[in-house]
Amino acid sequence: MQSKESPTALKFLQIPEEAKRDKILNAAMKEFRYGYKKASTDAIVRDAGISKGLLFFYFGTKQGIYEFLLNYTTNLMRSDYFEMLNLAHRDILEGFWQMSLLKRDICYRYPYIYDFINAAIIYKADIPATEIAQNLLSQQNAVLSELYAACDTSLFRPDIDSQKTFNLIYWAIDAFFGDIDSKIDDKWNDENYEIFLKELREYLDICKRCFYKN
Amino acid sequence: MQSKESPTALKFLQIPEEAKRDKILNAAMKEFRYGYKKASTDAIVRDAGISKGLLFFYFGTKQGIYEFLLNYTTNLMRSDYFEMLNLAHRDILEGFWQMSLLKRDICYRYPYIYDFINAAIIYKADIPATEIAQNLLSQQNAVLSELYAACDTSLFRPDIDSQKTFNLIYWAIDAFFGDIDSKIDDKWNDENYEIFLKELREYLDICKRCFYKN
Amino acid sequence: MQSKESPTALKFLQIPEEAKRDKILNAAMKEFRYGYKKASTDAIVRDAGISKGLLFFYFGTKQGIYEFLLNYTTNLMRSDYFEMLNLAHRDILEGFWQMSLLKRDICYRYPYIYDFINAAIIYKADIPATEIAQNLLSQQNAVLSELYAACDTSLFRPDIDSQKTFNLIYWAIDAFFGDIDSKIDDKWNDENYEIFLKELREYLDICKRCFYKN
Amino acid sequence: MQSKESPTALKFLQIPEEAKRDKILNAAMKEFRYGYKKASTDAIVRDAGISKGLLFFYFGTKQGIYEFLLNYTTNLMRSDYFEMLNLAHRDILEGFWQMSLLKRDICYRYPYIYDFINAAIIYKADIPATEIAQNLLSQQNAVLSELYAACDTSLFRPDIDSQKTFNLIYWAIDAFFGDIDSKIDDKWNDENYEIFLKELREYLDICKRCFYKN
DNA sequence: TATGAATGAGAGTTCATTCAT
DNA sequence: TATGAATGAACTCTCATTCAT
Repeated sequence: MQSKESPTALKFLQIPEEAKRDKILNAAMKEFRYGYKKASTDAIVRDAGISKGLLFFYFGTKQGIYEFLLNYTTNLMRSDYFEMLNLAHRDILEGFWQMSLLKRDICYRYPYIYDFINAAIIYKADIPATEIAQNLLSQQNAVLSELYAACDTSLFRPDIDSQKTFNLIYWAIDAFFGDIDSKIDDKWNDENYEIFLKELREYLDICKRCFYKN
Repeated sequence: MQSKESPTALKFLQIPEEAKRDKILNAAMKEFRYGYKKASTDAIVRDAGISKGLLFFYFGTKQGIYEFLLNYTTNLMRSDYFEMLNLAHRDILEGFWQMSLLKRDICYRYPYIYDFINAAIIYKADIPATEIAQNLLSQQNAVLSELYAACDTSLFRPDIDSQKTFNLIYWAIDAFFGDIDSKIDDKWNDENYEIFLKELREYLDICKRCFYKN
Repeated sequence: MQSKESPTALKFLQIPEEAKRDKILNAAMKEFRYGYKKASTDAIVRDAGISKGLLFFYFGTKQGIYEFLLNYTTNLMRSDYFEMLNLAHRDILEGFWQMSLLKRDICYRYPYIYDFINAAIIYKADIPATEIAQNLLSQQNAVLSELYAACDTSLFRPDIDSQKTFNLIYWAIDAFFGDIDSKIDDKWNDENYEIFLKELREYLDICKRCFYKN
Repeated sequence: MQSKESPTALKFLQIPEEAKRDKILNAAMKEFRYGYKKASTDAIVRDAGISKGLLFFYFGTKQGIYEFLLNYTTNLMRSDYFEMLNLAHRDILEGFWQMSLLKRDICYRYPYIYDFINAAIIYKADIPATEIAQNLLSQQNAVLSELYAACDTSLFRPDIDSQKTFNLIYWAIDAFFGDIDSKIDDKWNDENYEIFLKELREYLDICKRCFYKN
């Protein structure tokens, strides 16, 4: 009982209007943001304003929707986000700052993308497409490794382990993002974002002051 | 023949054998560890070795089981964990260290308790009992506030915001715990724990060196 | 996505009341008598007087119901029908006569069993459990071979091929049975059966007169 | 813009190219060869190389396709097959022989026509257009009556009932045809046909020897 | 207390049919 | 004519919940 539709969801990609595609993607991300099982295909079609049949015409199965979303967001993060960072400042704190600015653009287009991706990583046992989710996680780890390799660790204080320090910074920033995110009921917007950036700058300053030389 | 949903699960608490109670609790935590919707009552009764009818005799509804578990673990954390910390060192880094030692004891008795609690916090929208989950979160926030109030912030460097520094430390430690947890397939055991404690000590040392005076 | 319930439908066989089991079996045979796809599980539960859930509790899937029915009827035919013929007269015409009497008993208990089995053989492309249907067909062929081996072909006229003659008789009898069956709207009953037997006797007489010596 | 269900499928008959009409007819017969419910309109359009919309433009509904096919094949059988027999030998065995030769020509043009017609007769309860299926059956019965009326029963042995003998022969021949048909996986071809005719001749010989005078 | 067969609303999925192009 | 994306009613199947025993 394999999925009949190709995992590339050809029919969906052939939709000419980008707005319609994004409406469906956003509806799906919103619904899958709390895991696979909880998500209702009824809710997706209601939110996307399409019929039940059409959703399955595009993606074949509920799992097909999920797998497509996983691949789509993974690729999006890689192309629109991580790859933009290749040129990043070797100062990791500046790197994180740049990342946060890029996040804003993605969140405007896909307001639930971070909830969705986090759910895919955290709720891993609830996900049917284990290897895809695994891949997502390993890509994310690979990006972290790349970031670490690219960053100039000579900026750190010499008396502390640089890998561990890098981890501490990443975890703190990530948790801060999650903390803000959990306080936002529905979606990111301009106002949310300004608050986030302002506070983030303060946290980065503390890090600079404490973890960097001088 | 009282009201169906007794959030206190009186009948359950009247079970004389603690071993039987714990077997049911562990089966339920294990099953709810990936969220509410995903959990199957069939799996719980299979794991707990009791009948379907008996489970519902004790807790009334699936939601009843979940709510009870949420209250039970919250209270347990408060009594066996946070309250032990009230007497804790005012040095917050030592406080986190003590917390980690206490965790071990709880994990031995309820190996899935952290998975369960984390799921309850992270997957909050998947929880039917919104107010309880909210309560859990606010209790956790309250504990953090208490911790902050209790800790001696004069140990911190004077040139950084102490609340934010506290947050940074907490987030980093918490993310480190989650990172370790995600690498463990099934349960915590002795070996896992030793590795965790050793690395934790190293991270705490970095924090001390960077965030504390001198 | 294998069938979860064992193909032996253990739960169903554990029903203590034979009447209830037969009611379900008859409802299922009636519904599957025109092929697999056409059959509606709704119609089965309506006819059997049980709930939707219970049917799937017993058999797991629609295919599970069908496979069980195929096995059940195959075994029934073998034990209650073909095996009774092992002692049969070596005169094949008397053998067919005995078979027809035995059919009566089975048809009383399971009025749609012949429609069901014929459908399983004829509509073979509509059946999901190909190997079981194939097995049914090969069992039926095996029984025909046994019948042929057991019958005293020296009773036939010496100037005709005995295997082909056997086939001619079998086909004619079988088509006659089908012809009668198609004229009966709903079920076999006493009256139908008497008419059938009377006419069958006449056809067998013609065969005896024409195909046998003398 | 006339009534949706035109049982005459006027639009279809107006297609100028016979090849295109036959391609659609063959695709439909192939798909309906295992009954009405099982048939997929998607498979028909795929096989016929036309669009979904066009198929429904021609026939209105799935039932419309089926009814047209039923009428079309019935008329075809009557004009190209049974009517050719009106002039047939009064020797019924020769008549059946001639019939078999005519079948070949029809099967070449419409390889699935026998499967389709047999399905229509056997699966009669699966057919939505009851009256048409009934009509098909009664037409077939009428033809059989005509055949019987036309045949010279004085060729039969005087000590057997001539109607019943006629039936026996017809049933046997028909079952033999079905037996061969079931052994053919896909379509009739030259080779199949030669084997069929050779064996048929042998069966007809046995009938002649046994049922005819002398 | 304890059981597990029985229920039925709701979920994911299919497919004949329509209609804007 | 011809297309195929779009629809929604109907289907199979699930599972929290009940209740006779």
